[in-house]
Amino acid sequence: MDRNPLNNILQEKDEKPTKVEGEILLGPGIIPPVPKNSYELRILQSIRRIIRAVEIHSHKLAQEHDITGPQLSCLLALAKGGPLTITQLARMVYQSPSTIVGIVDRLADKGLALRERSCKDRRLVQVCVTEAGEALIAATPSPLQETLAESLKNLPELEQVSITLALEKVVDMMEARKIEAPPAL
Amino acid sequence: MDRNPLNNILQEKDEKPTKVEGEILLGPGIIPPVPKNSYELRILQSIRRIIRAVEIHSHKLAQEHDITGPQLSCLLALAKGGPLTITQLARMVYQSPSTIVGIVDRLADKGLALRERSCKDRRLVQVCVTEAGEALIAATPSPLQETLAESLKNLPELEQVSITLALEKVVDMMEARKIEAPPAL
DNA sequence: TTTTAATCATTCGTATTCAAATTATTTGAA
DNA sequence: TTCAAATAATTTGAATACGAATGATTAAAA
Repeated sequence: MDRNPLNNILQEKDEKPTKVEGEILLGPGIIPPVPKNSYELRILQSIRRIIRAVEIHSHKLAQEHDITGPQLSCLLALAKGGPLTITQLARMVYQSPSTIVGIVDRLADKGLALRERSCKDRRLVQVCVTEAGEALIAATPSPLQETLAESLKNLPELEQVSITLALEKVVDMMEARKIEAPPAL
Repeated sequence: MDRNPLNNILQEKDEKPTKVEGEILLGPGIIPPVPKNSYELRILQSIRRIIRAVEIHSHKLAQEHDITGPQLSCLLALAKGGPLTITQLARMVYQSPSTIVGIVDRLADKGLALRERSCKDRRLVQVCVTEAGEALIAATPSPLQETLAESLKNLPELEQVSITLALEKVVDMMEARKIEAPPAL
């Protein structure tokens, strides 16, 4: 009804009117009450749907290429950044070291990566890609959905910039430290 | 000292120059010499960081309020949408039914939700919130980071709109149907 | 030198998440 | 009516993901 004219900024042809403010089509006959003035909820829902899309794509990768999204991301980081320690790799792909241990385990099991204790500092473990790993990289699509990659390329650059900056703005806001919230003295 | 795990990621600039792999480790506000189509990479990274932020927030919720993000999302959907079946709930929160089963299990274990077999159709399970569940909702913050919610409110509406639409555009592109995939007739 | 602190990888426990297979129930067609 | 197909919830199995705790190793302080 009272459509915000701003909604037309980025929208091209929308065949299904599912993005009208105040109602979001969730499934057959399910229309949750969404406060009109709240972009918060729409953003939260979009984030959830993005996460789900990433996970589904990872499962598909696993079926078709015998490697999951996180494993592929790590492999690519290793291929690009040379041998890396567990902690370095964790920072590269924005995950915790304890997560990386499991991923490197599976990568090593498949012969795609290699663990090596550092001689200089025996606490460190250097991980690198094997030839089989390089081969797999060459034969496997990006960890990003192809549909997204392609759709993105077909957008005018102005819109690519807009999306990129918007996402990075969200990241900034989410990662912003809360300096206050002092534990009650 | 500093207990925020995200800080480990953010403050790694002064450790060392992180030689070759400078492209991947973008700090906030740092715009690298941009190669041809690097929007893709930046978007992928932003998505990964958003996912991580959501998960870290969920763990924090678990520690402070004895409920995780997904559990809270389901509880809110139930409180808002009345009794729901597993499948309906799954659609509301954009997750698969098999995931919801586990979440409802834990919600029921804690006495926050209630399962009930439908009389009309005994395949269906109606899930609803208990009084304890309502009480917890009243005492618990949003599943969305407060930092994001607050930062968002302080942005000019034009930018809120821009972010909302950009995210929904990404969702559209990621969920875009593969038109083919003809089910063999 | 000896002790203490810091760092690194790892293990542990819990939760989430998906697809695929399974079970119970309902619906539709022969 | 009977049986096959469809639908709903669940179970299963594998992978991810986090923080906290552990053990090994190095660095710093005493």
